[in-house]
Amino acid sequence: MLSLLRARGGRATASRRILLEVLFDSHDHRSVEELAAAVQSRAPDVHLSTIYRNLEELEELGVIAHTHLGHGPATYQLATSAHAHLLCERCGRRYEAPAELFAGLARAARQRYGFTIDPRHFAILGRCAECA
Amino acid sequence: MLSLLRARGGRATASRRILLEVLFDSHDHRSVEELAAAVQSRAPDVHLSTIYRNLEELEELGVIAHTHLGHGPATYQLATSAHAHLLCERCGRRYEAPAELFAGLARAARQRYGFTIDPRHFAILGRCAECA
DNA sequence: TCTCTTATCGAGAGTGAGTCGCAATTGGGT
DNA sequence: ACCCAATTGCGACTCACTCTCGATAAGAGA
Repeated sequence: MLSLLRARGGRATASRRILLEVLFDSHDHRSVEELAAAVQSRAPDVHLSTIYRNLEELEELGVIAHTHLGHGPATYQLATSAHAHLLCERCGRRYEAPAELFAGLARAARQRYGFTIDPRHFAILGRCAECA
Repeated sequence: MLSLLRARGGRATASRRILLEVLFDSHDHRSVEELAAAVQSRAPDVHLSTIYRNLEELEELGVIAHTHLGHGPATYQLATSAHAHLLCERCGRRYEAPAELFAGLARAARQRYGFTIDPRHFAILGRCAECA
């Protein structure tokens, strides 16, 4: 993965290695603030703006992806573990929604508008059973 | 609608009347910036923070609703004309999606998680035919 | 290993979209 | 007309980024 970076003229710097390691260790989404804390516990001088830039770079590379869960800040994860979400707008409860839930919508959107949905980028808001 | 406000202990102030008139005149979503410009063309002293507070108040009343179209700022419209959107994340093209497109997802989410979706609050991102 | 080009970095200022605290104003029930 | 809580204007503030800039350091080539 680091050589993928190099192949594009990029460089495998310490802050990128650590960021990638942190992302591999996180088996859930992490906000930038959380990622920064984890990276900085190992290399205190890594600046927040570097984390943002590296996340952007790695995302362009297709290695990671970000998701918006409601109104909060973006969350990042490995591209391989990206998935859709249902998020309760009252209590914040979150469900990970498998792609097949969106099969009907995906088909209808394609037929009617030629539109290909990516349900993983923004969560679907609504109410959970308790809050409904 | 103003008496609905009063019934709740609220007041029908000039800025609220004008804001509502602007919203009734807009037959599309409007960003806060646009709404502010329209309101201020009629009453220049209305402050942005007042617009924000009034939008919040009217939304609590159920009269208006806001929607997030991708990464941009929120957009507001009358609650009666709220609907779901498909938004191309490359070119920004927007489709208004009728509720029946979401019927399958709504049913599946309810059955599997007891979750009631509100597909109008956040747009569904993806790629339009041209950008796919 | 040394050099050199330039990608990347840390630091800090800047931006967009709201949100908050406060004193002055005003709607509207009485 | 009176009164007082709701509302307003204003500015300061927060949050989540984003940009600029001079310094640093990867890593390709010698």
